[in-house]
Amino acid sequence: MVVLSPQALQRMPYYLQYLKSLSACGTAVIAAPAVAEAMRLNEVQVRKDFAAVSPSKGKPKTGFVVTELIANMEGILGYHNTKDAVLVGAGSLGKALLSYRGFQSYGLRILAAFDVDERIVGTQIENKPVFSVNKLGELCERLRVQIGIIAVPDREAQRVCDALVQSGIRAVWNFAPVHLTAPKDIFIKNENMAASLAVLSNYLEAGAAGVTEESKP
Amino acid sequence: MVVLSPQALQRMPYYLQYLKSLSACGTAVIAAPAVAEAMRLNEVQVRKDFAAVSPSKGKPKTGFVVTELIANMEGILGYHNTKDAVLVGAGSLGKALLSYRGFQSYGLRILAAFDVDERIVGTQIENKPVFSVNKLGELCERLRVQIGIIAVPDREAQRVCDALVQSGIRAVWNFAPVHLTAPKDIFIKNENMAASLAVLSNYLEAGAAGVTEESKP
DNA sequence: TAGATTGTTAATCGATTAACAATC
DNA sequence: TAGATTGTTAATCGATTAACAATC
Repeated sequence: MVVLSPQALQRMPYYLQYLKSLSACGTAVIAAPAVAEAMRLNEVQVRKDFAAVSPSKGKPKTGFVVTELIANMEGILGYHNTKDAVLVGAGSLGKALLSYRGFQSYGLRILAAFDVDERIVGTQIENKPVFSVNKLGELCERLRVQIGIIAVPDREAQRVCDALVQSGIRAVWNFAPVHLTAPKDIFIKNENMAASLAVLSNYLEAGAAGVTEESKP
Repeated sequence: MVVLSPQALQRMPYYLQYLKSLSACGTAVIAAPAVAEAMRLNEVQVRKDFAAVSPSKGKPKTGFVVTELIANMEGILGYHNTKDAVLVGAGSLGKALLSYRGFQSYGLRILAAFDVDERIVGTQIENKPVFSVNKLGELCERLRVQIGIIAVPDREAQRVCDALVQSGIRAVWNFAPVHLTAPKDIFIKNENMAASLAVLSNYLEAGAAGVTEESKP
């Protein structure tokens, strides 16, 4: 069992999806090269990733036990023990996140939302209560919430982050396209749709402008 | 003007956010080291990123013109000319994406959604029509849509991807945690919340288990 | 001019990929 | 045994960071 790089960690959900589909088809054992082939990844990379999550080693000539791989990966990703989170900012994006049901299978449960808008404070979105941001600290501390999700406008993001840190949160999932400053022991994961779109748009732009390797002077 | 690495491209929205806030405060010129300091990035990295997007060079001792930087970055990211997209899968996640208003400022417009569920086909979500997936090809070809957003369950993702490719789409934004196979000239950008959560969860799990640098044997 | 900041070339770092001996 | 697959050590690759001369 080795420490996994962030890149390796982010490959885990893809492996999981594929391994589960294999398992559903009744495949009990799988070799790394077969997975690499199917997922179009490098063979050595898959081997290393599998080795990194497997306390019991793979068997030469046969491979890895699918159910063990799944269990090990889910364990590392913490899918088994549910982690509570609060969401700050119940606007367009916040609502979207509240209404997304997929999170629960990843072990994430959003307990409540917080907002400044008096018109929605006191209401429910997808059965999740919306509280005033004033209540943020109290609730987080009382329920020992570990994860804070930031879905507020850019300019509020840092302030909300500070409040979350103050409330004892240990990790922040930040959907605002803003760099956040926080103490070193607070883990910040930026989720930036704009950044993703940037790569995508750039590809289309470059293509449209005819910028290719050949067209360079 | 240099080719930007994907990493550099993904930093652009963060720069943009910061530069716009500067511009709003009336700052006309800014030096790379100052930006690096504020955003906690490496000074050289900022300098290189700025140089890469600036046809006119920065001036030693003063820096870069803020408005030019903004315009150049927005140009590279294609924020100025709106790109049309279709969304396939109007379930929990799909609805969330349809209702997110932030996309338009990034030059992305979702024209319509497609789904197999007869109960929602013909309805509207956030003023966007929901069509039957059978109509996918026709509409994409007619309107020359370039971007397809996949928000269907895992097992449907590849089939939908194939249909999109067939319909002349050039880039796919894939929200299913599945590896997609497509021709080389089709650009695929995976957006995986599970992958992001993986990094976040792993941090919390590791912390909970007391796995630190010090606790290693 | 003096000094801060730029652009660029070289060094470092981490992740990916290749090579190969060990193993079932 | 023969051969496929594993685990591991070495080479490659790309991005980040450091060093430094050029410039306003």
